[in-house]
Amino acid sequence: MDDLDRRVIALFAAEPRVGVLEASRRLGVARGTVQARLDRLESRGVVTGWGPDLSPAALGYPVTAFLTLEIRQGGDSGGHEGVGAHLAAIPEVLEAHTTTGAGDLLVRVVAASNTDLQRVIDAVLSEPAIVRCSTVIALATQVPYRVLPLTSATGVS
Amino acid sequence: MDDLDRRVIALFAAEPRVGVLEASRRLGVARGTVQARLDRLESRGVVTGWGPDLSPAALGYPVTAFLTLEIRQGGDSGGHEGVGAHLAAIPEVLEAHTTTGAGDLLVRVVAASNTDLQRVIDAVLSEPAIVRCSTVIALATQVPYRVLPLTSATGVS
DNA sequence: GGCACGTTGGACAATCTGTCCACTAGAGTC
DNA sequence: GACTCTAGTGGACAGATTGTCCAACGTGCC
Repeated sequence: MDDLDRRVIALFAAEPRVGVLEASRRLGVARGTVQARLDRLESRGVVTGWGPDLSPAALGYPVTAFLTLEIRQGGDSGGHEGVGAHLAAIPEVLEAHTTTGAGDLLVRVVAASNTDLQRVIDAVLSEPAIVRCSTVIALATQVPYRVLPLTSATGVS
Repeated sequence: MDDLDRRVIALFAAEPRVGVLEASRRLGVARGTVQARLDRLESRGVVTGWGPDLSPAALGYPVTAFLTLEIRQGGDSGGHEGVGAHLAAIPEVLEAHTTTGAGDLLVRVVAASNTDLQRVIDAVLSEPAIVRCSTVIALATQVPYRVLPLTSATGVS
């Protein structure tokens, strides 16, 4: 993760369409070097994919909310894993993490509207192991999701 | 957003490396059709980018936490906008949204370790308009971030 | 010195892209 | 029914890019 790696990532993040050849011209290095760097970044797991980024809003789900779930303790019926599988089966669940604090789960969901959000929450709560659920709706995005600045902050070998 | 659009997205999500020509072969349609669909999906904003997906963990930031910030009411010094700019300037802040509930802000941060997390939180709290901050650390990921299932759930014209 | 590793500059065939074209099929309108 | 529009098809073309070799050079390390 030297400076060239950072510039490679920054370039492809800014203009994903550029090919390896064009990138090598922009960066002033040989084409093979850019290819080798990309291969290494992928094999290291720094770059996990090149898939299309999809906008939930453009797909008809403009409402984002975060649910904090409380799971029944000392569960018999699966506990966290069962709940995880249940959440994964709901398309509107975009993300879910277990967190510190009373065995909780933080879940990001989207919905077509505030009304539709109720339907999504009901779907989440259909799992009996969920004891409690508190919801906050995201109103405005102050900082859109990004990782790029981290590359410049260094911190890796 | 018909079935072909869904299949195009699913294919490129599964194998970003395939070119338009190869995709047209896989999908059984003409190359021009795939190109036209992709162009339309991008112009509609459904596909927002093709950039490399970066793993914070592989970059040396394996710890993820969510901060809930409380902002001073009726602020003089900028209020939400000022805090947003402050957060955007911190590389470890990956995401920030204003939410319902007492004028709060939900912030996703990463850190090199639990110890390092303290440094990040201190950086966030250096903004005087922040009154209170509660932190939850993400322990395990039950559902990794995804949007793809939404395309099959339909809901858009 | 000898070795591994990364980079360079070059080469090659095979492939893909961008961009035209003419033609067809279906939907909506008059 | 006739007309127009949009979308898709199949084909073509030159130009650019990719994947994959190669030999050579510098740097750091044993």
